[in-house]
Amino acid sequence: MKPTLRAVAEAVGVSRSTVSNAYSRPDQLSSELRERILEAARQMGYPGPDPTARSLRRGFVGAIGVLFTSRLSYAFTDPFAVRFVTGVAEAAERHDSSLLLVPLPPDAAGARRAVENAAADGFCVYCTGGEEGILDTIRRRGLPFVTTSSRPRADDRWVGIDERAAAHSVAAHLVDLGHRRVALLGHDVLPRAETGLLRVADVTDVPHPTTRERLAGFADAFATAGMAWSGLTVLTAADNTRDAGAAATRALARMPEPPTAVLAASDVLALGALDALREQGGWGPQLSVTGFDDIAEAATAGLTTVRQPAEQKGRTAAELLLDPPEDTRAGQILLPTTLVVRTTSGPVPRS
Amino acid sequence: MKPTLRAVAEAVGVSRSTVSNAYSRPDQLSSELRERILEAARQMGYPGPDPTARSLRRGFVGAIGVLFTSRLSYAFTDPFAVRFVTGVAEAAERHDSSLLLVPLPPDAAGARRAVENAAADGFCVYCTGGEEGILDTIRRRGLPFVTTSSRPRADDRWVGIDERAAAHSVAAHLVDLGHRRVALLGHDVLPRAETGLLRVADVTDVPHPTTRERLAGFADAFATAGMAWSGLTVLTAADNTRDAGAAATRALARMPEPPTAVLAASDVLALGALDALREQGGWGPQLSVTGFDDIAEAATAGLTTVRQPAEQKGRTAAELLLDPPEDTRAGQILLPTTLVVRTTSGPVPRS
DNA sequence: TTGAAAGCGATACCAG
DNA sequence: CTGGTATCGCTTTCAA
Repeated sequence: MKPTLRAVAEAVGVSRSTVSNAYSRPDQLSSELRERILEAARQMGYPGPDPTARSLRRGFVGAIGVLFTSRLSYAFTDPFAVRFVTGVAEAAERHDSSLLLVPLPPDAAGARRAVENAAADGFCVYCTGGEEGILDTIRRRGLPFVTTSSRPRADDRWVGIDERAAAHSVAAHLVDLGHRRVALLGHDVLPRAETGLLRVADVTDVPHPTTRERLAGFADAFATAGMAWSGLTVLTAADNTRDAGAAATRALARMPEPPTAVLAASDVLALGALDALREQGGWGPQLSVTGFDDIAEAATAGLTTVRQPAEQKGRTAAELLLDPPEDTRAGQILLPTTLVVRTTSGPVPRS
Repeated sequence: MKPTLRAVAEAVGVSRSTVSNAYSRPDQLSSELRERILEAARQMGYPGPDPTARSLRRGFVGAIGVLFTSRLSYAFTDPFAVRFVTGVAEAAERHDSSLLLVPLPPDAAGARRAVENAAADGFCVYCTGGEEGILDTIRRRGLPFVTTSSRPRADDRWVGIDERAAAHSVAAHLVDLGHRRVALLGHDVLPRAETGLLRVADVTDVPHPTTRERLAGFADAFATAGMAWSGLTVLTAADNTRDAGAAATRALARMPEPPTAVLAASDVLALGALDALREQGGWGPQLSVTGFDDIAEAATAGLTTVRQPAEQKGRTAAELLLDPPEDTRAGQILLPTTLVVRTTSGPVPRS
């Protein structure tokens, strides 16, 4: 049996409060007494106040939760997620807060339980489909949160980018280069995970909100250019991984009139597309490929993409959580994005 | 004021135990009563049992802690660390456990406090210098842990690789290729972070245990080959980052008789070395560079390196923690490593 | 099935 | 500066 604070108090012959003070408020007792208490504690093997008990009493935990809608092992597959967490961690450390990583099971009930059971003082909600239910659960707990979802309520704290405009910018880049037959590559395009090829008209109710926004942004650009929907194809990747991107892209090989460009909803998918093209031989130079996020590997691969500030997004989210601005209206922060043109995009080849 | 379990009990007109059971032991009451309780709770906005209070009472938290000796934002700079955490996460999810990421401040007292305050049921200790003090703190708390340090006590749970032998294997590879003038590149080679060049004789008491083991392994290989110490140079990087690796490597340019190979203690450093060489022009092909870990970018860069199973290391650590083997002796698990020869290592150029 | 009572281990207020 | 007292919010025998 581990000794408790009480045991220490009895051993030294002082009250529990005094022992507690020795740990948490050194200024409340003589340093001599404090030393005597600490020494006795050491002797007895008392490890200091129990974190859980202390949290209960104090009413706060000292940790912020980061909510993921997927298994962590999957989330970390995307360097963008890692950088986001890194940013959160940075801010959390500055506030002496630890990080509780909470993966949410896919079923609503499980997700609710996970949120209800998470010992945290607040949450950063990363990239969530089916978000509303989760936010409600957090609200019920009366805890603060910051979301990165694409559709915050007016009074929610939020940090994000203009997904649609950003997506628009890459797509417009391709249009300017002359591309007219284009494939959109995204994951969670359909309610069920699937790999393959769709006509754009068949795509409605994209479940993943970010994918939805990005696809919409792509489509906007084509609409603006007065291009026919029929020039668009949608490739659906089973998930947001390089392999899935490659798998989905292979479907292009079977098309009679293949597109001249692949617009991916993330860099991870775009790199996969590049893999698939490379593997199919000479196809590469004829085809433009663009990504989204600008992860480190994008630079190496020469991928044209949209940059969004990953660490900053995480950092800002955590800061918004840990010291909220006075003014509520300052609680929604829009981060800038940049189109980064590299070598994977170019003019349409003459045929 | 959030409603409590007690308030729900009063509202429904049952005892607190019954409400508690409605949440945690559905089989202890009629499903009809249970429904009534849950419904009332919903009405009142009761978010379910408070996680902290529950933890205190039950005596466990439902989270495992991962201890880092550095800021998380720095740790995540190394893809190897990310993959390790991913592995831990995988196992944790299977056991319905969340992950508490705990960065340890550099000072011993701060580190102790961080460990004492972490609300976790046990710890995976990732890559730690000054480890012993930390392990002692965990022991005092009476919590289980798994370490990945290089020198476990006989009765500690441990997962790792034979650092020294693995390092030996790459070094031997270079020796076989004919290299005799070699630079060892590591971080935390000196007690203070520093960038630069040392003679190998000056290197004693390397503070970072992993770096120490790896350098020792490198040295072994040269000793075995009967090579003189004097052929060895040590490059010290300020930290384990690509940039620091590059910076340290630039020191080579000033050497009258530069080495023919750079043996790095991690892939991150090795990639930095490659950067530096590339930047100095034609140097590349003349010089062999090797890494350690086999992160994803190593493959892309064609880096010769030693592969260790990153995710598996994390997964195994968490499993060892979450369901410990009956037999204590099964608590120490040695993972295999492989020498992966790619294109950055080759025979010594004739001069 | 249900409920009463006894904590889990600590902190904070307030009087001395 | 020190100590008594009342919680924090829930779980868990154990008896009814």
